[in-house]
Amino acid sequence: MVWSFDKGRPLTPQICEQVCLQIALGQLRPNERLYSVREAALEAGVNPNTVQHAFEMLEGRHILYSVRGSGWYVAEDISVATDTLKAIWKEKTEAYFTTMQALGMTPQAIKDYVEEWMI
Amino acid sequence: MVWSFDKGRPLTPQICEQVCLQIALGQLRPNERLYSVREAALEAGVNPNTVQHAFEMLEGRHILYSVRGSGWYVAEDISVATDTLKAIWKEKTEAYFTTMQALGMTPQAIKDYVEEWMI
DNA sequence: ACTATTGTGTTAGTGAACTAATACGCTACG
DNA sequence: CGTAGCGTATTAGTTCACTAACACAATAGT
Repeated sequence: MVWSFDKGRPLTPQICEQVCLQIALGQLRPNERLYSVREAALEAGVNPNTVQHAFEMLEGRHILYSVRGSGWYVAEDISVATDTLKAIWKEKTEAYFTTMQALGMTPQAIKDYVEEWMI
Repeated sequence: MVWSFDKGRPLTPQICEQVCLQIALGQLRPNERLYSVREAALEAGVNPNTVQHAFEMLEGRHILYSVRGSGWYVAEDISVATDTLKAIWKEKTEAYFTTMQALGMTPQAIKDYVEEWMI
């Protein structure tokens, strides 16, 4: 698994997001074993505790489950992961609109701005 | 001046953004005096030191200037403020696209998503 | 059975952002 | 001149997110 982080944003939610994405893309299948906390931490260049926290969060949402002494696994029902991903899309877009409106743009102006957007 | 803050984001840049916006909107005019650090802090429900830091940042970008014992004033040339505001728009939009792409969306998919956006 | 690897829990430490309280010196104004 | 209000500086304390380093228990593979 390839990790890439947006420096300056908390790592834990980013790990959650990327795991959800991998599941939604079908690159992690139901009941498939993930890398261990230590492996994933090494691979992502992050502290094991941070990975642990992220996985525990995903466990709370029934997206992953853990087996003591064995590892972490993708849940049987992956629809939760895809729903979560969509919810994050919505959340990010809401936040974007809120921010841009606080910066003096109307919703229509934001849409026009995005429409003409090129990186 | 009315303050509104996005809880969970650092206050200092938010103060800078809102001052820039007020200047760009013409609600703060060149060489006009702002509220004092203490007044603004009280009004915004924020620590005076935070306001001080924000104003010093804006001073560094030649958007405000201070007169010891008197107060803070809007710079003569307000084009810096409007340019800064536009740069912030760009920055926020870049960050939005980066985040959404990290969440599995293509640029075109993002545009479509925004186009259909309703709160 | 032994051992390596796993999840799990605890404690401590770091840096950033902000809060809090206080003090100093300058300026404006009656 | 005196004083209130201003910018400015300093020091200390808090919270959050993350890092670091362990220790312990359960499992898997040989």
